[in-house]
Amino acid sequence: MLEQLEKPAVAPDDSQTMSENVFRRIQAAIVKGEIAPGSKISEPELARTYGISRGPLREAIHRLEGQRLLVRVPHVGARVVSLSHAELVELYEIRESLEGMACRLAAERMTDAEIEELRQVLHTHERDAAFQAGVGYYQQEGDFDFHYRIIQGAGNRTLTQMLCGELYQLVRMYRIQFSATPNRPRQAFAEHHRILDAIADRDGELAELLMRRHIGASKRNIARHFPDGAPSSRGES
Amino acid sequence: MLEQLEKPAVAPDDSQTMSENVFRRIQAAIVKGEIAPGSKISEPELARTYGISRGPLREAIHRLEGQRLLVRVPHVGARVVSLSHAELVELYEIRESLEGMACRLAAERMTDAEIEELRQVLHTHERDAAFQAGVGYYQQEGDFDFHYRIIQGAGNRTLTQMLCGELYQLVRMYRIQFSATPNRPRQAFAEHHRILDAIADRDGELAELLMRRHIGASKRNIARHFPDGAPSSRGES
DNA sequence: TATTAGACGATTGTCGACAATATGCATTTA
DNA sequence: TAAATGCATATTGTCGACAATCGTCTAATA
Repeated sequence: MLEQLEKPAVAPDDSQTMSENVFRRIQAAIVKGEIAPGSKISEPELARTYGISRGPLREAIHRLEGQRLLVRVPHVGARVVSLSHAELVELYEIRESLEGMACRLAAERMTDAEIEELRQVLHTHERDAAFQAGVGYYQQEGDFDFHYRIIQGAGNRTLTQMLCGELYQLVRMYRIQFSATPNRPRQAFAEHHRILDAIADRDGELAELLMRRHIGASKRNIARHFPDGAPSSRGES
Repeated sequence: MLEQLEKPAVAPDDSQTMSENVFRRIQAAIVKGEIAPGSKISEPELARTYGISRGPLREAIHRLEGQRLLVRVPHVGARVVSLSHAELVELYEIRESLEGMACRLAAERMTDAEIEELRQVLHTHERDAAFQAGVGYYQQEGDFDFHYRIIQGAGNRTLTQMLCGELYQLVRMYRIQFSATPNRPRQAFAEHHRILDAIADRDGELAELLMRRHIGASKRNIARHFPDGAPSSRGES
């Protein structure tokens, strides 16, 4: 199920503490799907895998729990979160609200230079062959970069923390795992362009509306990945 | 500033694990202001205070960090968060967006019975002498209960987790510490009534608008508590 | 006198081991 | 045969101790 778990091509040991380091590595592993959603986390196994003691590992687990990437039950253990279709829709509805607001603020507060940079980001995506071909997760990164810059442009640090810190990992997890849906990338690209135009026009109201529709379209798109019975995240007896 | 610190009238040792227990106790202590905002957290001291080892304590600290109640710096320690005026305003803007959405959903999805219960909550507040007198933090609890039930009524579990789990503690912390502003409670009560009426009319659009205005009014109200230079939460050199 | 270098103390980060609890299996009994 | 009970194993929760890092104070020097 998990093929290449150790990929030390790039050493992410930048952090000055084991706990922080393993926190990011596990986070990345979960987001990338290397640890399957719903699977149980074994402390001794992970400790051996990352070559650390259980102490820092447990601290990392608790932080992951705070980010909603893990669900923990006392004396039983932690499992990777597995959102049901309904919960994922809920998440996107929250994004509609929050990123819509961010987009409105960005239209009001971004500098002309920042808007120009945003346009460059879009042009880069346009030129990107992989993106044009509709290859999924590369677009996901780029798509994020677009959203990310708008959120930054809103100038609301708290909002940035929430959107780029907590919720982002969850959203990214499912974005990566669902990866490509044939026509969606091109459509999303067009929507991005319209959003950018609204921001450039300093039309906050329109920018918010377009962003909400954009995320709403993504929300409807994810339904394709829940063909049959939706898996429940908790409450199995 | 902190008068009664140990109030073991009710033993909150309900949780089956030390870490969980101390997590909630520290959380409560921070929210109630018993641990001053911006003050440094000493692991040995807290471990002695709560009579546990540093292991579970550190796990609790990491969870608190995930909830934004603590800010940690590697090899230096953790401090209780201290929001600047700007950050607090940002927080309220996020609440405007999120609780506005919750209010719209609640107007669409709450059952008639739930609406009736909500009305009872309001009536209870009305009869409460302490509330009528404008005593601050009792109203805060009641106010929360009103908001809490609306959030619940939205039927969005993810939203509930965010609003009642993470952000709630932060909001509550400042609500309690700022406590009363003379005229605000009565005005807030009137606003609550109008919101309830909109929900009862199943007018989601109006309910959302009113909730946004309600929180916006609270937002403007907090400016009174930042008379002079706003303390910054981080980046002191 | 001001500034920098060094050492001291304290706090944080990490580890290995022990105790408490849950899961699974074998056994016993209705 | 099926259900309930008890035990064995493994995992989680907790603890005390050691190592690494940071802040501060002292002192020496330009």
